[in-house]
Amino acid sequence: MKPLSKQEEKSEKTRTQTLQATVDCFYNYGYANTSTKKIADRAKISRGAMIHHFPSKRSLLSAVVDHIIDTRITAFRKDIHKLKNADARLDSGLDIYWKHLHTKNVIAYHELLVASRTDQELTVVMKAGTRKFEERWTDSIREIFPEWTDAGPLFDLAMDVCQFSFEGMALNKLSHNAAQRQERMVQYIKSRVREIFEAAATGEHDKSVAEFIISHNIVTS
Amino acid sequence: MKPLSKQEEKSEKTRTQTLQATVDCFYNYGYANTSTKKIADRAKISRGAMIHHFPSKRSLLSAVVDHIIDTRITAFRKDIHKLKNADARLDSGLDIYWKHLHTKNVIAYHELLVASRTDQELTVVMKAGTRKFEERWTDSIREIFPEWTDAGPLFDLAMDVCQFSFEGMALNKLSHNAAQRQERMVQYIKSRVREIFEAAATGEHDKSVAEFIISHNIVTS
DNA sequence: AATAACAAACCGGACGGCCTGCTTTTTTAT
DNA sequence: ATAAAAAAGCAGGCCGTCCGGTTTGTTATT
Repeated sequence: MKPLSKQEEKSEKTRTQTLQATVDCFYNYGYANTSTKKIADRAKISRGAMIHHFPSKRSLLSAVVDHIIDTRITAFRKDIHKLKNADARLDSGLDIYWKHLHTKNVIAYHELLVASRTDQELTVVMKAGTRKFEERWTDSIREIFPEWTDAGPLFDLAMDVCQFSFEGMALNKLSHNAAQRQERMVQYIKSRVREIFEAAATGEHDKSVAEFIISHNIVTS
Repeated sequence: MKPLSKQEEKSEKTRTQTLQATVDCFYNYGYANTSTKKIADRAKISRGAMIHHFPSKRSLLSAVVDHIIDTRITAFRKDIHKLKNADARLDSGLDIYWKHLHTKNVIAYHELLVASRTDQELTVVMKAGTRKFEERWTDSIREIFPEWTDAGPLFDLAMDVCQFSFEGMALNKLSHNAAQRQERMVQYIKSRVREIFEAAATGEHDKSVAEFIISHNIVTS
């Protein structure tokens, strides 16, 4: 498919080295403490070589966002595809997602996400990248859980429940070490997601999500 | 109580100005793009004055963490105390919490939290501050919802559910604009929290949280 | 007079961008 | 087929800017 020339081979290698070194730096030093020199040192290339491939820091950032998105979705797909037709797919799937939130890649992505809040150009790149990731992410999930394909808006709700909760938990781990509470929360989320899909399976997806929520309400006052 | 001398008055003013300017800078420029010069400019003081009060950047950061924690808890208490004996306290309380997550203060706090991941000294300061905040935060909530005082571990679970979900949502807003999905999620969380406290009220708090979760499970396979 | 509050010049170092020159590979002309 | 030319890949120094910190000097309060 690809008869790479010597030049292209070399070029591709340094490029990948640089991108991976950038991810490593974000993970190890954080966004604020990552300089182009540190990246070049870690990639074991000269700054000249780096500038040759990425003329500005901006262009490197854009490229690294794409790189992270790609490797993230690849890693997730790889892990989740093991679950095809497996028992307890839902619990295992949520465990996998939770585990992925602690990888270098996702943490580097998080650093970029926070930095993008006050960086217009980066915002654009991150939004596009995130959209791309989520599309492929939900596609992967639908592959493994074909029975959810027609869950309609309840599918979105279930995705939101696990995504928001887990990401919030990951964030809180930075200032908190309450392992048993986290474990309990994971169990709780698993139950809730199961509940939602159970409702969808029994035909409640014909109702709107709002009706689903209300129908599960217990009015207190 | 305080017969402040002119010196002390002036000193206190510059100090507060500096801290507020720091929060503003974190909010407007982000942690990575905030320098001591920018802070001094925004506070409309000289760098010399700033150094007089905060000899190093570290000491300023420590002070600003305390400042943020204090103003955050004060603002939250003020808002939530309006709910005393009010109708729909739970829904309103969650709305208030959600709203607070979008204030300057909390966003600046978030910038510091992320920065602290790769900064040992800052980690120490942030962990201490967070512990302090959460203690006072839960105290406030128990004041407004005295009936939850004996909810035991279910109280913790309810706190985690709303905290993690909302913070995860706030994080995702950086790369996403799905207003209706967020709104739906807020409704969903309100229902779940209500459900948990309802369970606690009917005596289920005698069971362990694990049992509560399982008892609400719908086994699918 | 002593001290607190403040102002500003200054310093070494790190940053990102730019430029020059060298080596290797690929293309072009003959 | 081969030599010349072009281009790609790369190394490293230079420069202006900004950073955080130090020092020295001035004003206001006690």
